[in-house]
Amino acid sequence: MQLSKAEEQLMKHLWKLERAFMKDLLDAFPEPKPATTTVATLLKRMNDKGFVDYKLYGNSREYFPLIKKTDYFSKHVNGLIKNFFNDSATQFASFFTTETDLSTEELEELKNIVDQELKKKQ
Amino acid sequence: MQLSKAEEQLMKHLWKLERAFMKDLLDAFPEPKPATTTVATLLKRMNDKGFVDYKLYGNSREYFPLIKKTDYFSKHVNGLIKNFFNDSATQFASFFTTETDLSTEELEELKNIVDQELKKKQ
DNA sequence: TTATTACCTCTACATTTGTAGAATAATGTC
DNA sequence: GACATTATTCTACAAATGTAGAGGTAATAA
Repeated sequence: MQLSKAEEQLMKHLWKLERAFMKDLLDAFPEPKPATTTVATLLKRMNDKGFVDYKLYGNSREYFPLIKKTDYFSKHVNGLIKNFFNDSATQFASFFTTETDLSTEELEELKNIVDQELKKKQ
Repeated sequence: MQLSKAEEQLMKHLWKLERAFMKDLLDAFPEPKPATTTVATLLKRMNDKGFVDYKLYGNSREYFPLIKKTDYFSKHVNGLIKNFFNDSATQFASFFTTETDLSTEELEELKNIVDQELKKKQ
């Protein structure tokens, strides 16, 4: 199962807050904020889908994500790669590097990251 | 406007074929192929959304994409980056590099790509 | 203790999406 | 010319999505 756009948006806030009550989530939205019931519906659906859970405090809930942002994105990006880049991560990397218009600094940083990874591999 | 999943799938074939008639598109699908009418509906919607156009040949159409795959993905990936990585390409790159489990060869290749880009910048 | 607030569930409803049948039109085939 | 093939549009319909009102309940503030 996948998160829809609106759910992803909400999830984003939840990942940032780590644990949050309804109120906190609403606060996290910029104006115009969605109706409370809208958020409640989304949370319910996300709970059904197995992406969030909550802990009861009195009669209200402290929500928290059941999936890590990195895991969620691994899946997402890997799907992207599989689907459109013939399952070739480098093809994607190449696309990414040349198309996202990285600055020199960013490229240097990326190079460092790659080096770091390479070191780890040995 | 965005392409839906099924539309994206079809678009993928169209990008590969570059220009294609209904028949070619249907052929491109693995079994079980969707009904012709399904593809026709998708094409119509994609045309409405401005992603494909066609040229009439007799009474049938040769479809072609109006948007390049790279452009489509630039938008897609940039949206991803903006939304979940605080608009930081390096943050995304870091995530990508560490989370997609690249092999040593792939990492080397990525490093080369980055070097290539760095050279271009100067 | 009563009014207010916060939050939840239920219900609702318009849109979008996935999928395809029916009807139609043009075209190729015997 | 009659029929099969192919592509198209129209129509349909279920599921998912975006959004939120109504109504109930517990906690809180006055």
